[in-house]
Amino acid sequence: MKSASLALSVGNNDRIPPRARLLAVASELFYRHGIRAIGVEAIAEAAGTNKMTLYRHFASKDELVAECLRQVAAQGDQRWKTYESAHSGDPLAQVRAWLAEMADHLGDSNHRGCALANAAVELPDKTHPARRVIENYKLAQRNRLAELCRSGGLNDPEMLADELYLLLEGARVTAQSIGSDGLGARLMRMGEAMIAAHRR
Amino acid sequence: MKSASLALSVGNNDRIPPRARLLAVASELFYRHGIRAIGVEAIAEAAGTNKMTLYRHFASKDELVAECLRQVAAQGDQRWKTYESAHSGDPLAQVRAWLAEMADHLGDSNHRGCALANAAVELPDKTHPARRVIENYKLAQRNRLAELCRSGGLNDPEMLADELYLLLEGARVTAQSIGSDGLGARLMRMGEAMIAAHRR
DNA sequence: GCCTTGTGATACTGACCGGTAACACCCATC
DNA sequence: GATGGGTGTTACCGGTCAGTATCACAAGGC
Repeated sequence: MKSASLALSVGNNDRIPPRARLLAVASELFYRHGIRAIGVEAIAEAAGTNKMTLYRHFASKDELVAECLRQVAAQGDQRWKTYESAHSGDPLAQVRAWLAEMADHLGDSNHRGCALANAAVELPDKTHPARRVIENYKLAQRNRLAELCRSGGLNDPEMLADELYLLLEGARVTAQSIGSDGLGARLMRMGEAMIAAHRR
Repeated sequence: MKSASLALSVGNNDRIPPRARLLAVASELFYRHGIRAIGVEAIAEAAGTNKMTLYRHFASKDELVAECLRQVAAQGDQRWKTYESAHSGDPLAQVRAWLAEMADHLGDSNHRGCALANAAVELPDKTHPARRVIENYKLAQRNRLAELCRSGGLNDPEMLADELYLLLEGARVTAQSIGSDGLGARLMRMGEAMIAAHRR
C-alpha cells in the first residue's frame, strides 16, 4: 500500500537506470517512514526492480543508507552554490537566502526534518557508515555559515553561526512534534533579529 | 552483550516490582539504541524477568513505548517544580536554571538528545500512542517557557520562548551529529544574549 | 487448610528481516 | 550470429521480530 504511491513517482520513467531509481526511492522511503522501518525488499519493489539488483549495486543496506545520505548532502552543497551565484559578493544575502529556503521547506506537508539529523537519531552506532557522512556534512555546514558571517563583517561570527544553525536545527525537530504552523515565518523573524544583534 | 550491563543496574534490587523495572530498563535501552532497535525480549531479559510478565503489564510494545515517554515527561515536569521552589517568584531565574541544567546534560557522555524528540523522529506514524505524549509535552514545555518569559517582564515573550526553546532543541540534535564539545557553554552564552536582547 | 494473584519458564506461531544461490533472459556490441 | 554484462525471477537461508499458550511455582489472605 505504501509502495504503490512510490512506484508511480519513479516507475513510469524506465529510462532511469536501476541504481538511480533505487537511490531515489530509498531516500524517499527512509525519509518518510524511517530507516529501520523500511526493508530492502520494499525499496526494490517500489523502484520497480528486485532485491538482487539492489545488492548488485550496494554492498549492504547500511551502505545504501550511507549512499542516500551522500546524495542528500550533495544536494545541500548544490543549494549553497545556487545562493552564491545568485548573491555573489554578498555573503549576508546568501545566508538570508538559505534561511528563507529552509523556512519555506518547514511548511511542506511532508516535511520531516533534516534527513541527516534524523539518521543520526536512528543510527546511534558510531561505526555505521552513515555516521561519517552525517558528521562531515553537519560540520561543513556550520563552518560555511560561520565563514559567511565573518566575511559579512558581523560581530562574533562564530556565535552567530551557532545561533542560526541551532535555531534551524531546532525548528526542524520541533516541526515533527508540535507542528510547523507559522514556524517558518517565526524562524525568519528570529534569524533577522539575531543578525541585527550582531551588527551593532 | 548489551543486556548484561543493563541487568546490573536494575537487577540487583529485587524489591522493585517488575513493572517499574521494565519501565526503567526499557526507557534506558530505547534511549540508548533507538526504539526500533530494541526488541521486547531484550527488555524483559535486561529487567531480570521475561516476555510474558512484560505483556501482563503492557498491552503491546507500542504501549510500553508510550508509557516510557509518559514517565520521561513526568520527570521533566518534576524538574520544573524544582526550579520553581528554588527560585520562587523569580521566573527568569527559573528559566536560567532550566537552561543551565539542560546545558549541563549536553556534556554527558551518554547524552543522545531528548528522548521525546528522538521518538518523534523514529515514530512518524501519527496514530502511534506515543505521538500524543510527545506533542502534549512539547507544547506544554513551550507554553510554560513563554509564560515565564511573560511574567518575567520581558519584551515579546512568545518570540523569546521560541528562540530559547528552538536553540535548546537544536543543540540537543546537533550534539548527536557534530558532537557536544563546549556546546553547553555556548548554549548558555546564546541564551543569556537572547534574554538580554529582550530586556531592552 | 485453601484459593487467588502475580510471576517464572519454555515453547510456539506466523511474519518479516538482511542477504545469497541459481538460472533465465534481454540487448548491445562486435 | 555469437558473446557477455546487466537485469529479472524465484526460492531459499538463518535469524529475529511481536505476541501467545501452557504449566509450574511462590506468597499472602481468609
